[in-house]
Amino acid sequence: MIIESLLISFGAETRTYQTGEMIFREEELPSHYYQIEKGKIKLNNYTMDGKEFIQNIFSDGHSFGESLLFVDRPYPMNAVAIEDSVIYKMPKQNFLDLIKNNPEISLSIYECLAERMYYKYIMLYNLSFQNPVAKLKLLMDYLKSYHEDKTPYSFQIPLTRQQLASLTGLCVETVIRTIKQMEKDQIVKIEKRKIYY
DNA sequence: ACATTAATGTGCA
DNA sequence: TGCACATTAATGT
Repeated sequence: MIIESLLISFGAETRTYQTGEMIFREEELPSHYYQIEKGKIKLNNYTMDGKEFIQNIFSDGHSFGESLLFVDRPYPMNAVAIEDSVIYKMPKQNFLDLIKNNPEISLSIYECLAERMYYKYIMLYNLSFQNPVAKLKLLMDYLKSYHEDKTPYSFQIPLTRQQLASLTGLCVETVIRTIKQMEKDQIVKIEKRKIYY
């Protein structure tokens, strides 16, 4: 979200992470601003019985965990690379200086945070009440909202069924069965195991 | 090409 | 649902 040259002039450095590598973990104190140059990361938690819950998944150009830089609290989740990724890392203080001196950047951070909250509101409501079809549909609607082409089946869901399950709190089998049902109902199309919506 | 692992599918309690 | 197990795709050697 912040342009590269600005990041660098404010002391950001790039670092590569391999698939599966942790960028930060629960309980740690936030010390940096992170922005993805290339790759994909997820924010997750594990329930006491070991089940994963994915808060969100981010890819190229997105920042993550920046809201925690404004509060003096430890991270409530882990950040894990799910692809080999290159990530800009800028010390917290530099980040704060940067937004203090740049109203433009500051505004874009607000927008970004607002966007995240929007997603959270939708998902929270969604997760607590809806049936599996509604949950998956809402999640896919959200994902597709970033896709220019709005025609049916034009958007390939960039997530595995496993990940869909972890994002919605459903179990994999349910996701698999539900997606199949949705295909019958013409809501999605499946080709070579890929989901088109 | 073959072995291994992750992801997907299916049947059944 | 959740578990066990079959099938298929992806990845490593």
